[in-house]
Amino acid sequence: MSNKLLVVIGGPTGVGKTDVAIRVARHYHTEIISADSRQVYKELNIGVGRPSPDQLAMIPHHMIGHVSIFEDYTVAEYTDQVLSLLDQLFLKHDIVILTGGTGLYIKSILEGFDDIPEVDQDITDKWTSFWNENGIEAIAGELKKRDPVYFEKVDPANPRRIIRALAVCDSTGNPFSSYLKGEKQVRPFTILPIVLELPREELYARIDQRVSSMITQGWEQEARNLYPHKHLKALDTVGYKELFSYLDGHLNLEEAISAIQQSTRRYAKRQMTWWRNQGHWLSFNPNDALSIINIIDDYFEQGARSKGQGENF
RNA sequence: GGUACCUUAGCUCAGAUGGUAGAGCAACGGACUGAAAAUCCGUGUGUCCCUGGUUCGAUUCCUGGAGGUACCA
Repeated sequence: MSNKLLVVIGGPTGVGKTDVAIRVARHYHTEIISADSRQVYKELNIGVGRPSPDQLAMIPHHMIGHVSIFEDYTVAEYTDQVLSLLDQLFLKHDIVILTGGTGLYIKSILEGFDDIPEVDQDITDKWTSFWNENGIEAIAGELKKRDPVYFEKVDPANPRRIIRALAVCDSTGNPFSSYLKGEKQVRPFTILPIVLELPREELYARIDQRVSSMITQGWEQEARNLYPHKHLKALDTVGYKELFSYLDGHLNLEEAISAIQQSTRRYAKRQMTWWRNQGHWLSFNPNDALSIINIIDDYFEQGARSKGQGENF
């Protein structure tokens, strides 16, 4: 029986996850794992809201800047890396913090995904070109032939989903749907899922302010350095896209900043939609880190004995 | 000051020779099992500037205001 606890701190961009995570981590002398699909890249810094050097020096952080934008990084790799990292960290700590805004990455740690064989990039590329040349109906038609079950479920207008399914079908010879068992993995630790929330108006004001301050910190220069690689998947990212458009001369700086603020607000809205429909997450105001600490203390004082491993709050 | 044109959704605008109105963007809601800061789907939110008049009925036509734009002084 394990009483190890993974405290997950999620929430939309700009809500204040970093500060709360650090506050909690300091209190328990533990470490932080980032769950952010863009902070993983070493070339991305200001625009992805990476914690400051001071913050990184204060608390050990993981899964930040450990891959390059020139590699293709996937949620599968992330999951494997974090799960083995957790094994290590739980040898030293009773509590570890996972924080970030990428819902899919967090879900992969909490529940896992079905085991699907790896697909060669060439096969994905092949179907991507097929889509570019023949359109969405053509790939949807192919999917209907190869995997009618998944075809019924999938959004018929979403090329990303369809291409992935086709690539798996093609690569394995089996329908994509045959791999989708939907079984949740049981983890050898307890999970405390927390989502930070703010009134929308307040969150949006913070986002606008944060974008301006990123510009002040030199984000434009960072984007300039990355500009030659603007077609990489990792740079298909809120903010960088708008700055590239500015560097292309399609926008002036002021317009680019407004566009970034708008895209960031929309991104935050998608994140809020995601969390709203996850269920069972405890909601806190980011100014209320103390209440989070109280809940964790309660867990260690009395909850641990009454909860089995893998159970959630 | 004069003349012409304009005023309709948060913004830019369309429209009905009179039956209370619709596009794009924004906004809002949602989906999503290896690109998830990606990708995709859905929803019109309205004193049609104000005021009288004509009319069964006015956002539409007419009077008079107000505001805006352009040109002339």
